[in-house]
Amino acid sequence: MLEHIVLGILYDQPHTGYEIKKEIDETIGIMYRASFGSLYPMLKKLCSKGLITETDSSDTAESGRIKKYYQSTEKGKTYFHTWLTAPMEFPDSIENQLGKVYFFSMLTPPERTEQFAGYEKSISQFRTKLEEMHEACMAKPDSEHDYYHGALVYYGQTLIDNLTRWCALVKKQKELK
Amino acid sequence: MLEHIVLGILYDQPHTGYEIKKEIDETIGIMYRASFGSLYPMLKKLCSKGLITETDSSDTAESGRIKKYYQSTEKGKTYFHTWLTAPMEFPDSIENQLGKVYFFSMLTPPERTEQFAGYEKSISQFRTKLEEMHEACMAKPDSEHDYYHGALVYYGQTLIDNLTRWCALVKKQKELK
DNA sequence: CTAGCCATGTAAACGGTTACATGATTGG
DNA sequence: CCAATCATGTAACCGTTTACATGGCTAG
Repeated sequence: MLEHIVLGILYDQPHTGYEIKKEIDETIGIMYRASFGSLYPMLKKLCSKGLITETDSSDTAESGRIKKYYQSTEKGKTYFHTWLTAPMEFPDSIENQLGKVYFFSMLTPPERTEQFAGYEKSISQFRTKLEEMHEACMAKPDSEHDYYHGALVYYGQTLIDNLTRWCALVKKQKELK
Repeated sequence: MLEHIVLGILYDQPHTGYEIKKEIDETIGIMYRASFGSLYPMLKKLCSKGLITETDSSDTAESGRIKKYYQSTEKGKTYFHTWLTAPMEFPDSIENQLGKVYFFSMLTPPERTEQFAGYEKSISQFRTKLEEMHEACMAKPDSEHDYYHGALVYYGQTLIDNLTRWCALVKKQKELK
């Protein structure tokens, strides 16, 4: 996840590690929490993979302060776009699924339409699965323990229904309030 | 998480590792997916911590087949109960939060009431936080990118509202359909 | 007899957190 | 001058996944 978020943030503007962290905290932070302990090693890793490049601020003589700017390479952009257009599917976590939506402005309208269509299909398939589970639960509705098991499955259903409604709104770029 | 699930399953009945895996897959599987690669080492770990004990089936001369039954010790039960009554709070993931609810039949009615009360308080606090975020988003509603950022925050709000409704139902042990 | 389930495990890797360590810059 | 924020990093650890490895039991 972090890998893709970083590439997304660096897509058209260079950032320092510190700036990336701040950006994440203030935006997708609801879905994904980053820590310096994972971020800095990730930047090194992406460099060694050739997906981003590092520019030391001392090179550009900006100031005496050591500051490292990272920017995406063409390879990194391609890699990111491949991820962004790849299907969003269950049972991947909602956080991972919606983390992708955060970058949907980087898709062309047709790509976006296709992503939503695939996602909605995947959601409805999962809903069917949950209905089967719910029936299986109802088949033995005796103990208190079974009640709470049923409650979890029921939660899953309400979550899916909520996600479906949300999807329909966002897809049409309607005002959200 | 796995630690607590295992202790919950072993609370009043001995199980083999394989049986525990099956039990998880068929019940809390919606919230937490277990793999043998994490389960078997966890059983060893809980043994060495004195929270569970191992009984080899060959000891009881059941058959030639090697089968290891695990059961919770008193220490393990106390440990589990401590976890179960500990506050459920954000920003812990929904999966972790609701995974606890699966074991709510093991709480006394007053304990359960208190858990729900604390949880509902925690939910409403988080809702307030999201409202602040939503306002901050609305303050700069220009670009497409901001739209999708707002969509994530909005999803958070609908998730919280859905969770609130679910909580109210489950708390009263109403029929869920 | 063989496919599928029962049953136990290990090793390497992954993705991440937490705590630690250092030090420059800026604003009140 | 001091606190907060900017800025970069490392080391130890954690929980987990994936793939591998082995083999017994059972029903068709």
